[in-house]
Amino acid sequence: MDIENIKVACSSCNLRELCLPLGLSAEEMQKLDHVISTRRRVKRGAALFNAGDPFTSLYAVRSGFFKTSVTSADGRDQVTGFQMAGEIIGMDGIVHDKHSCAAIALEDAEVCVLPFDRLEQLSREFRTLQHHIHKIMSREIVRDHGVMLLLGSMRAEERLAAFLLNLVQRLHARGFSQSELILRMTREEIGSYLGMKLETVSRTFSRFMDEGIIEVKQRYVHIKNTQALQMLVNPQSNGCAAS
Amino acid sequence: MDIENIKVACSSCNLRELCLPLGLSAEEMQKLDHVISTRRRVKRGAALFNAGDPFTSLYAVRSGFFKTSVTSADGRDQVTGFQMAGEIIGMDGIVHDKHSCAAIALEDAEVCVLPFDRLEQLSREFRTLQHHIHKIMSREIVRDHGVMLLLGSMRAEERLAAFLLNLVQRLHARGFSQSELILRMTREEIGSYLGMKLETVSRTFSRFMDEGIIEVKQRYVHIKNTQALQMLVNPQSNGCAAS
DNA sequence: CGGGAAATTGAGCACAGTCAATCAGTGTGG
DNA sequence: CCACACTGATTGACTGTGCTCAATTTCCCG
Repeated sequence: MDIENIKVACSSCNLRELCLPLGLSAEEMQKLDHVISTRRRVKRGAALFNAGDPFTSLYAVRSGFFKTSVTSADGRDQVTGFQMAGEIIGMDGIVHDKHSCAAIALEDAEVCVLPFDRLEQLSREFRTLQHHIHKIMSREIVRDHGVMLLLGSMRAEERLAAFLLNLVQRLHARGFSQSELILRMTREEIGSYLGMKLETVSRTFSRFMDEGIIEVKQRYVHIKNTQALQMLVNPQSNGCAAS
Repeated sequence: MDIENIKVACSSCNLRELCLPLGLSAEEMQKLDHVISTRRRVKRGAALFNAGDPFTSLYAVRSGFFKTSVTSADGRDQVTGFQMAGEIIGMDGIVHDKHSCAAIALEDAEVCVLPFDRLEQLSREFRTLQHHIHKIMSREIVRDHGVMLLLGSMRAEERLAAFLLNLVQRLHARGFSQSELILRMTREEIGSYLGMKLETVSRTFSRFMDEGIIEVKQRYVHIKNTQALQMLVNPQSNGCAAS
C-alpha cells in the first residue's frame, strides 16, 4: 500500500515558515503537533483522494508535487491547480463532506494529514490558528479568481508566460532557482490547466524558444529572459522591475 | 451617500434558510443577531467595495444583485461571479486584509454587514457557526473550480447553457420561476464571466432562439426547453432527469 | 421625446483546435 | 545488454470557432 504512518512535528519541520504553522507561538505549535500526528506517502500517479471520497482531513504537502482536477458529468476534466511543498490540499471537501476534485501525485510525494475536526477544535482555542486557516482558504479563493482571469481573458502565449512565472516564483520561495525548473507535469496537464490543447502548449514553448525567451528540452525549462515573459503577461510593465 | 444603518435580526430574516444562520440553534442565532447589527444600501452601479479597499467585513446579500470582478495589471477585467440574495460576498479580502476584487451592485441592493473579527470571535464559541463558515468558504472554492471547468473546457454554446441553468436554478431556490428570468447583467458582463465577447453572447442567444430552446428579448429570458440546455452542457444526460 | 447605452447582425480574419505523422525518451523483458 | 514497446513531445497542414471591426436597431431613462 502507499499509506504509511510516521510520527511528525510541525515545530521541527523546515517548511514551517511556508505551511500551516506560520505565525504560531511555540505553545500553539506544540498543540498543533498533537493534531498532526501522521504522514502519508503517495506514489507517483496515485491519488491522495478522488472525487467522491469522504472528506476527513486537509493535507499539507511535505515533499513532491500534486495536481488537482475536477471532472464534468460527461468525462471532460480540468486541472484546477498544481501544489508543491508547504501548500494545503483538500479544502474542496468541507462543504459536502466529500471531495469534489481528485488530487494526484505527479511524483513520489509525502503529505502531513490534518484531521479537520481536530483542526477546527484547536482553532476554536487559538485565534491565530483560526485566522490562519481562514487566510489559507481565502488565498485559495483569490488564486482561483486569478486563474479565471487567465482563462477568461488571456491568449495562449500570455497564459503560458503567466504559468511559467508563477511556477518559478513559487519554486524560488522554496529555495530553488529563479530561472531553471523541471516541469513535473505533462504538456497535456499544462494544457488542461491553461485551457488549451497540448499541441498548442508545445507550439507556444517552441515559439518562446525561437524568440530566445526560454530554453526548453522536454521537462527542463530555462528562463533566459524573465522580463520578456512579464511583458507578455502585462504589456504595461515596460522592463522596470515591478515590486 | 449610499450608506445607511438599519437595525436587523437574522432570527427574523426570511433568508435564514439560505444564508449564514442556516442550521444554527435559537440561542446561537440570537448571539448572531448581536454580531450582525447593520445593513447597508448600495445603489445600482455603486461599489460595495473596490479592489484594494481594507477588509473588515463579509456581506450577506439581502436584496438586489451583485457582480464581483478582478482587474489585471494592464486593465483587463474578469467577472468572477454574480451574487444574489442569501449569498455571502467578501471572502477574498481575508488573506491580505484588503479586497482583491470589486463588488458592484447591478441593481439597487441591500446587504447585511458581518464584521469579520466578531464573526471569528463568535465562531470560536459555536462550532456549528464555525463549521458553517468553513462550508461557505469551501463552497466558494468548489464553485470557482466549476467556473474553471467551464472556461477551460467548454465551447461558447455550452458555457451559455450552463450559465442560464445555474442562474435559473438559484433563482428557483429563492421562489422564482424555473423557466423565466430577467438578466440583471449586460451581455458584456455575461461575456466577461464566460470568457467570450459580447457579440458572441448575443449571437449564441440568437442561435438558441432559432432552435426554439429559449425566448430572449433583451434582458428577459424564457427557457422553453430545459432538457435541450442540459444536453448542451452534458450530452450524456439523454433527456432523463438527472438527480 | 430625444439622446445614449445596450443589443443585434454581418463580413472577414486569426488564433487555436483537429488530425496525423514523426521523433525522443524511458522502462521492460528476452 | 540491446531491442522493442509505449508514453510523451514536436511539428505540419488544414479547419472552424469565436474575435474584430462596423453598421444598425432597440430600448431605457432622464
